[in-house]
Amino acid sequence: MKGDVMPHETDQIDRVALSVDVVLLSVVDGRLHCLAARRAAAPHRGRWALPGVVLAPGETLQHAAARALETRAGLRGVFLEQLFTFDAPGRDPRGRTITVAYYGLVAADAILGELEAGDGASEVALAPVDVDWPGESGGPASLLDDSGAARTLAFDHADIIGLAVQRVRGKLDYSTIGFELLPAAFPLRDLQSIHEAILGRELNRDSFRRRMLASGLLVETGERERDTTYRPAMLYRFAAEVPQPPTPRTRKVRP
Amino acid sequence: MKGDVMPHETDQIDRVALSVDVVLLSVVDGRLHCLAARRAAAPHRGRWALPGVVLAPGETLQHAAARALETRAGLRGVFLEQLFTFDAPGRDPRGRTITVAYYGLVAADAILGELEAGDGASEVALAPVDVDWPGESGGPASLLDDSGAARTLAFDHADIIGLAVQRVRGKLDYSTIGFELLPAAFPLRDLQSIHEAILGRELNRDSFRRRMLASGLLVETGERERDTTYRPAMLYRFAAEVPQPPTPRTRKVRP
DNA sequence: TGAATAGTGTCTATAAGACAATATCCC
DNA sequence: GGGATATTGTCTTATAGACACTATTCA
Repeated sequence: MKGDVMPHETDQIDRVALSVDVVLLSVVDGRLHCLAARRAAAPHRGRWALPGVVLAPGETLQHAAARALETRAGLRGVFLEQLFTFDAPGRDPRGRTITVAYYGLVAADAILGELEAGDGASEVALAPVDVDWPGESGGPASLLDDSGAARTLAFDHADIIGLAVQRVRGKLDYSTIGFELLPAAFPLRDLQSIHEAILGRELNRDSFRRRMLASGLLVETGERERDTTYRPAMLYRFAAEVPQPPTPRTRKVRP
Repeated sequence: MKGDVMPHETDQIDRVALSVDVVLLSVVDGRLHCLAARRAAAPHRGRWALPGVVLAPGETLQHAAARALETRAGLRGVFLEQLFTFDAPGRDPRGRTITVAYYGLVAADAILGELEAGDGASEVALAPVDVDWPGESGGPASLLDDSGAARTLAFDHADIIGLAVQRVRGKLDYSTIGFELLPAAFPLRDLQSIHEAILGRELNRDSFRRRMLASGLLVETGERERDTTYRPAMLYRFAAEVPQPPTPRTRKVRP
């Protein structure tokens, strides 16, 4: 190969048609939920599936993901980020299909007006997410029904949801996606509850508080909770401006 | 939307044709390098581009990525992982194209037999990678020529390489991808050098050694370096079996 | 006053940075 | 022996976990 010319082979490229599926996550009552709908047509009729659309000509993937949420659930302005492109040959019994998966995060109070959470009778619902794998190992996820049993998922959507959970877990610590799941003002307890629901484990209250307050990402609103039966907590909001990232120390001389 | 049926719209899906581009990274002489080739045809003739192929009918994306490396550089068995799908409308002047980017990691001694590293005269080369952004902010990357000037990159390949670097940086600490860049047996110093080249900053020698030895990922080979002009270091190999992940502590009772 | 949670202060355990001392190799 | 790097051990500092104590709200 040495010295060969290496032409870029995308010189003659076909028009592509792709689908986009969205894993919309929200935390309701301290539990992680995912938007899904029962399929009305074959294949996998009656199984639960993620909202998805076929990519329209000239449409960006990001736009298609937003369109899927707006068309299916009436949601606009939701945080959306690309997750992974799934292309396993047997993933669709009708033939080879490739889907670009996105994940979205939305505050519970912004979606509960549009849908009934966990309503097993409805054909579009937020269903509790259950992952079997511990830690960071990854794997497929299940969506539960009212009785706590796993709903049967269509296609490879169990894998897609599982990867979305894994991705969000990984980004929770070093990004600000956690705030997408909360209203504009929130007490620290709710922020911790969101983190615990996503991570699937309890967090230390003291160090969580310390870490969050030290991150510089929170600003006191001056407001406090209302109508509590206990001491009302300070409400915080997300600080849009990111503080300077702490550069890791390296070989500094001791004073 | 309540109660609506939400059919999965991928019921009628077109055949798709996609391209796959590969960011092949290696660390040569303590510097991060990326495989690239000069384009021989328009558009962007003469600019440097990532090796890529058009997805063949029935071919998986992963296979296409491996094929790109084998066809272009004679490399087989390289570690490859999906990076991101790029679909910006203007990314290819010939029209709308979508490419699924992969990144690959290979040990320098496994690729230097196939290519001349940094040889500016060759049309296929490993070029040093330069990123302008500090920390984890992300952004485009440059490939340098022998004089240290930035080679002009075709399409959005600067963005693709930049994202690959960012991804590898992020996964270095919690995955085992670093070992892909080393031969079977290696001294700790080389492992640290690899990490520093990827992260773009120096690491503390003492804590790096402690962390690596405590990770359980390293096994002493019993062999030592040869032909050194200094005390030869112990050679380690990557322990295939992953030790039990350390579960984060939470509210354990103090003894 | 009591229940319940917010918020603060302190102690401990762990991991990382900084140094120093010793060990081995080749010349 | 001298130069160079490996390897080990100790001290310091930063952060997280654990606990205790005070504060504030409503019933």
